[in-house]
Amino acid sequence: MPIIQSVDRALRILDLFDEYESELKITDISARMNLHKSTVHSLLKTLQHYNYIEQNIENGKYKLGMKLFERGNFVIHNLDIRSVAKKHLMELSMKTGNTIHLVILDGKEGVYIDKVEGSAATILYSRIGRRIPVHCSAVGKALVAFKSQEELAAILKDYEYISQTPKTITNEEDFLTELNNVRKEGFAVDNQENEAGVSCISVPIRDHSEHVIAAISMSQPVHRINKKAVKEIAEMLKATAENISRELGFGVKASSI
Amino acid sequence: MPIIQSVDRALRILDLFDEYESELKITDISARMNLHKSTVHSLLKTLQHYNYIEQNIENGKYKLGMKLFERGNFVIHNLDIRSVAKKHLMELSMKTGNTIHLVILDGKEGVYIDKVEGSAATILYSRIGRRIPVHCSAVGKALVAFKSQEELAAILKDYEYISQTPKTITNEEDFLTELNNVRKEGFAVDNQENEAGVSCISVPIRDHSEHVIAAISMSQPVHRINKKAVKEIAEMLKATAENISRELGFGVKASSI
DNA sequence: AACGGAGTTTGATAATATAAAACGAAAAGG
DNA sequence: CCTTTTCGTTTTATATTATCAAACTCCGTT
Repeated sequence: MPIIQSVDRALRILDLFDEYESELKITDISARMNLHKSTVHSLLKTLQHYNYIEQNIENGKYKLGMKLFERGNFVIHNLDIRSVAKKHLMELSMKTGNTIHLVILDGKEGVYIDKVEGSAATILYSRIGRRIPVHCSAVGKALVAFKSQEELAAILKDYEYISQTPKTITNEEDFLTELNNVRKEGFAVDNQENEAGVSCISVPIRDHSEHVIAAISMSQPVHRINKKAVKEIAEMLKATAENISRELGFGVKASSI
Repeated sequence: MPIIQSVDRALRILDLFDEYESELKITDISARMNLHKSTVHSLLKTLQHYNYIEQNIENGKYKLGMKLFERGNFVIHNLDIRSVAKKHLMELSMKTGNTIHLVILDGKEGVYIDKVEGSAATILYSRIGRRIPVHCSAVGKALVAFKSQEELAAILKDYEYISQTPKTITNEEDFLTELNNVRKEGFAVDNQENEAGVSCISVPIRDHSEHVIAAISMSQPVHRINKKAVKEIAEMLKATAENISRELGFGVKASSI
């Protein structure tokens, strides 16, 4: 049995704070743990030494310390989207035979940070590192649609709606209407707005802060697309995005209260 | 000496992950800790049992676990606004002689959760627990102005712009324009829109997630208010709000990287 | 096939975590 | 106002258990 008792006990003590009260007396802890208060005292002092525990100087009670918050931020910070997303994207690509892209927003453009090639031959030219405007791509729309008014305003200030195909959206009013629709539907579509003959569907990925931090997309030759297909693809993308988001901390809440 | 060695060692191991690499091999850890790898193994397994550590199944390396993030959220969640804000509000009240309010958003209304009476007699009726509409109060405007489009839309859906005074804003268009102005200026004003003869200035408080979670306000009889006074009050409120926000974790980042 | 490097398991012994009792201080209660 | 209880802390002895070393397994490499 490789479990070390004193460490185990220390960690169980930390658990107590969100199972019961956020501030606990030594006496309560020792009762709950079936340990002598002197033992609990030593454990608490050790935890306190590393700021996992703080003592309320007014009433002597103990509570969880700020170190946990710092450490928690560190964990989240080091969860990188690309490696977390990889296996999910591969799964989706295997299932559908299509190429899946992973894109983040950098300034006013999307940047492809990963792609998983499907078995079906793709007509789409894509390359990791390639940049793509937000106004004429599904991923771009998905990336900006859920921004706050302030952030969106900053992105659209002096934005140049360069026309890529006859279908490209070329003014702010139409683009804002389009983004409204993305918010309503939960997914974005590019209907030959970037490349003639290619349609693309994208959904956002969110992290622990609930902000959209990336988008995934699936591209199709336009002749293979119809209303039903769009809906199906969007659902699959949503499911995949949800799994990735969850693994990135989306929806993870404090364990109680 | 109340420090328990094995717990101390376990916690020092956790520290290693943000001092060096975010993924470490047992061998590296044992070298860094001057402990046998079998000892480290036991410690890691104990930490892993509580999800403080996760093992990368691909390469056997260990990294910090999600429990730290959950626990960190819990810590932040339990930092309650009211007690953190108290001393700052008292300071500001002492300095200005005015009554300061602390308000949070609950559904479509603000709720007064604390007030600090100033020495100057207040004409304003207020009470902790009292609710106030968002469309006719400075605090209400400050609370909703920085919401995302989605959240704001949810609040304003079927919103009733009940008129409290002749100056009350009574339609969505004007209210949205007003919120734009709040975002631009960084503070909100209520110019006799809720109570005749009373003007109120408010600024938002943000927490670690950078979301607005509360607002503080100062009320004045309208005859004591002019452009210069508004600016001065807004600056003082902003400074106070900034201090409270910081203490609530706003701007606190992961301990390294 | 043998080697080196990884993580894991086992078992003996020496280190140390635990509990009991005593202490001091503060709150509760008559 | 003094007593009593209740709290956190300190001390010390003994028995638990954390530690180390060695052996083991499972890779990938030579």
